[in-house]
Amino acid sequence: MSPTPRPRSRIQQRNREVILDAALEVFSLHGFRGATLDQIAEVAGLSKPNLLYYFRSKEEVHTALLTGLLDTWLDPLRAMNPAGQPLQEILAYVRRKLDLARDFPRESRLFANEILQGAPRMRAAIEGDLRRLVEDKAAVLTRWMDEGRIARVDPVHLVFSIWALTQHYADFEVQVRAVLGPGRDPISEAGGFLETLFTRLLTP
Amino acid sequence: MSPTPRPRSRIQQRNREVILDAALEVFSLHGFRGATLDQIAEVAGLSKPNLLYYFRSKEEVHTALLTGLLDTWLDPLRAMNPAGQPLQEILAYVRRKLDLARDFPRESRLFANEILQGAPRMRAAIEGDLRRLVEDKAAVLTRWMDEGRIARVDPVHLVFSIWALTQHYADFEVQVRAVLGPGRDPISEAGGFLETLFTRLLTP
DNA sequence: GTCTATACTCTGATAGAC
DNA sequence: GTCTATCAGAGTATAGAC
Repeated sequence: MSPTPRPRSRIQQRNREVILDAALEVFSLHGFRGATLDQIAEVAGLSKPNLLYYFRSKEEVHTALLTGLLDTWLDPLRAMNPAGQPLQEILAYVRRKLDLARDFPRESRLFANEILQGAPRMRAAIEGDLRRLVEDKAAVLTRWMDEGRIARVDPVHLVFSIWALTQHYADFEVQVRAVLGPGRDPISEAGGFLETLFTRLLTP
Repeated sequence: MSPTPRPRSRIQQRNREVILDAALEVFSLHGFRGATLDQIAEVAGLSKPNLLYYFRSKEEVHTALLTGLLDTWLDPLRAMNPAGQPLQEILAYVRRKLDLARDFPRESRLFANEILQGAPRMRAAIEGDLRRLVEDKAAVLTRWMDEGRIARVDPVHLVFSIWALTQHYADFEVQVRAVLGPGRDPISEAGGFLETLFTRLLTP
């Protein structure tokens, strides 16, 4: 499916990583249009022309970041096992999604920026892969509800609620920290809160 | 507190409104840096110099939009009545917040952009007014819990959860619609779902 | 592979005619 | 109040030396 990647030297591999990390930093803060190659090059510690030696254009850097991001983002949902214990599977999904928010907040914000701006570079993936996966898992949830193993709620909105509640801690981190004050661990606290929330919502 | 606004003619008043509406459209989609005066002027149906006749700079347009936005955004929380029925007050708050997401999605996205980018122009307000209001209302929620009138959960994370769940439908509207497909009314459906969610979470 | 220099376009803002 | 013309600076991208 994907084209065989051209072999790259160690230094090429290394520099591409450095650039992508810098680009993630800048794009996630300013969005595609608000980000500049100057900023990315500075964060990466390279000159702008050198950056453009590794990626032909700003667009190409951005695309490289988005490619694969959706997969990473959806993996926790994919991992929800139809054969498992319903409530445990859902709580484990929430836990994994919260781990992503803690470990990859920049990726979360990059994704949020993309959606907020109308998903100009991700629309197809969202209307395709993402939608199909949610429909697939919604069917699993509905079956669990039919079997009386979890309480009945709209399964798609249940998935939305998990996304909203977990990603909020990465995307609105500034606000969360401002309200909670220093010396607290928002995501750790959220873990307990969300476990309570979904347990009470879904216990039959 | 606020300076007396200079008297303005009808046409001035009108054009300022047209510009601010256009700016809301553009800023909410691209963020401050990603938006251009050309775009705003085009949406407003004015020339760029004419736009700059009404606002001295891009920054001033943006500031005019943010000023007052936080107040509008927090009003539903302010309206939560400490003397009311706890669960009804909380559900009414959720309802009002969801109404905002339906009626003012661009304002929601403008706010989301600002926070996502580290709140460079709203930090003070967030660490001041917003934080104090949440602390105030958290105290009310805690009292309700102490009195056994709602179940005990972390009050601040409860507020976060209301923000996350309601704003999600405005900020991630593209994704929500892509998953639900056409011919559905996401926010109307969310109303029922969220009422169930918070009722089950908070019923003692 | 990396740099300096530079071409060219976009963007925010101003001048000045009407 | 509104427009055309224009400027200075920022921004993407390329050329070409090393």
